[in-house]
Amino acid sequence: MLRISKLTDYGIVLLARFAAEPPGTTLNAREMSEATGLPLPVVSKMLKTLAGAELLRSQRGAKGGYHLMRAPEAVTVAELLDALEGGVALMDCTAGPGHCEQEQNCNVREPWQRINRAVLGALETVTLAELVQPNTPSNLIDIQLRADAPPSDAR
Amino acid sequence: MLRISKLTDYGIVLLARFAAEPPGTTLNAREMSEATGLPLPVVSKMLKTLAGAELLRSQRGAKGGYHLMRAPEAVTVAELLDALEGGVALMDCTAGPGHCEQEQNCNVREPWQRINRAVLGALETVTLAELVQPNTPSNLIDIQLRADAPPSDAR
DNA sequence: GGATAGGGGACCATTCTGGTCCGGTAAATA
DNA sequence: TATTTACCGGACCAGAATGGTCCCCTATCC
Repeated sequence: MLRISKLTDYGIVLLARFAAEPPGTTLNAREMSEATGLPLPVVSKMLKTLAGAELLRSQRGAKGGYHLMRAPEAVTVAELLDALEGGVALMDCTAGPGHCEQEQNCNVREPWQRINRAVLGALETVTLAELVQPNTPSNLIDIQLRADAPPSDAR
Repeated sequence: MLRISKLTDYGIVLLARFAAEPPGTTLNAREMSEATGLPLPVVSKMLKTLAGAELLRSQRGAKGGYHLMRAPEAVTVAELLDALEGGVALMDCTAGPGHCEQEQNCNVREPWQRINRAVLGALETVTLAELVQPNTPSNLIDIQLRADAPPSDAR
């Protein structure tokens, strides 16, 4: 199905939740659980992951919680998937050399790399901030990408 | 990792193999297995799947085998993934209504649909024929897509 | 010091994935 | 018509991934 995992989905929903708050707002796991309707253990786990990925900053102890480390405008969906899914690679071989034992006699590799870059490019054009905004005209601008001008990091 | 499954990969490799032959060439499972180095049962299974998806036509009996139903230029990668993975949907909710129980109170849905369309668009710009061609200059043309001009079928 | 809240794991049930196998049927050939 | 070739349909299975829970530890606030 070419789908991202549920956990990743949850992580993004959580981040979007933070992005919808005033900058710097601190929220704890319980509040996030209530806000999203997701089970507390799951929320807790994902917040930990997001903090580990340096997308959220954690604050321990009473009155602790999490808050966004960067402005929502500065976080791309590609980064989110990178942090939550460990990179964006349609096939093993696009994840880098040595991932596929057929690397030599495969003639489909290069086009797939292009496709992968294309998809990655698409994901890099959308920011966390845009995920949060309601449907505005400015939201309907083109998502464009060029396969021959690949993004910075071809994972 | 946002990756496609190994089986899908195999399926595409097999199709690419057919596309590399003169139009109408019939090959059977054993030959495909030898050509690709994949185990015969796996090859057989995937060929069956591809035939079921109307990408290959099967011919039973002695001297039987499979051949491409359409010209490689007329088959997009999006179609391949559709046939092999049952559609391209990054998240459950992008697969259509009723797939997510949070459909109501979710504010991230619409942007995701756009992203999904963008990715789908990228996959639709590449054909099976292009997967087969070696690295030619014409192969490096832009892969462009517009999120506001979604493909025919938003799965 | 007590309460709150994150940190780091282990842990587990279920599903998915990759791969195998087998009996049945269709077609070609002799 | 008998035989051989090759697809058809589906069962089946081991192992990995996924989604989710739980627990003990440490940090911080009051």
